Amino acid sequence: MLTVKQIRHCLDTMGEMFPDAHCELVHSNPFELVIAVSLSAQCTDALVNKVTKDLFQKYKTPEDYLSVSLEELQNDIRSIGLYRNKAKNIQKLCQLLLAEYGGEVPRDRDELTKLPGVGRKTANVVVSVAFGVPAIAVDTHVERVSKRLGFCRWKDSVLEVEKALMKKVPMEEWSVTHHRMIFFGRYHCKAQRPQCEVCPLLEVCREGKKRMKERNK
DNA sequence: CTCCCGATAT
DNA sequence: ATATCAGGAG
Repeated sequence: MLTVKQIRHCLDTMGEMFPDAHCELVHSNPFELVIAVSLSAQCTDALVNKVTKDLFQKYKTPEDYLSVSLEELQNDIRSIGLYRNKAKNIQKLCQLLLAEYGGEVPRDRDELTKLPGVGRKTANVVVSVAFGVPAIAVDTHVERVSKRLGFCRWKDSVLEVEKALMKKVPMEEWSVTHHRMIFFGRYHCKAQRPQCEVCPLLEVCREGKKRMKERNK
């Protein structure tokens, strides 16, 4: 496990590597963000953006998503994968928004979690990106980077990873940290071919040193 | 824990 | 051919 000071060094370095880290899901309001993030489960942002480009032209409001058949909505998002669950969730989510929330996206993390297809990670992204509430959404990248570098334990659940990060990072930096870790994980500390050879954090990274040692024999 | 699932990188 | 992708629900 890294010390708070070592983690500080890691986060600062990530900031230098990716000074413009931001949400890469294209959206123009909280409603579109909820849809985009729920579509992004087990799918790349690039692919989600390709689909939402047409989707957000066709569907502007919750009523719009409910005006078509389930099959039609499935067809509009088919290339995303997991499209049956996602289409069903979107229509149920729109029903709930109209019935319980006046057609508006709730600003509260726990209220968001009540929406179908919206778990803790998605809710954290929405409150953080759309409403400026401090939060650390632990997705596949944040989890992988946290475990490789030693921000948390290898066996930690995603909730435990989130708690560890919230404990060790000042609250004012939660949102920016979350995006820096995503960029670091997506473009540098990648799942399949991590760039340990040119990584400025190799000296503090247990997994990186282990991988380099393994490679040199 | 399993299932959902197409696109892309390796 | 296989692993991975801004996970969530049952």
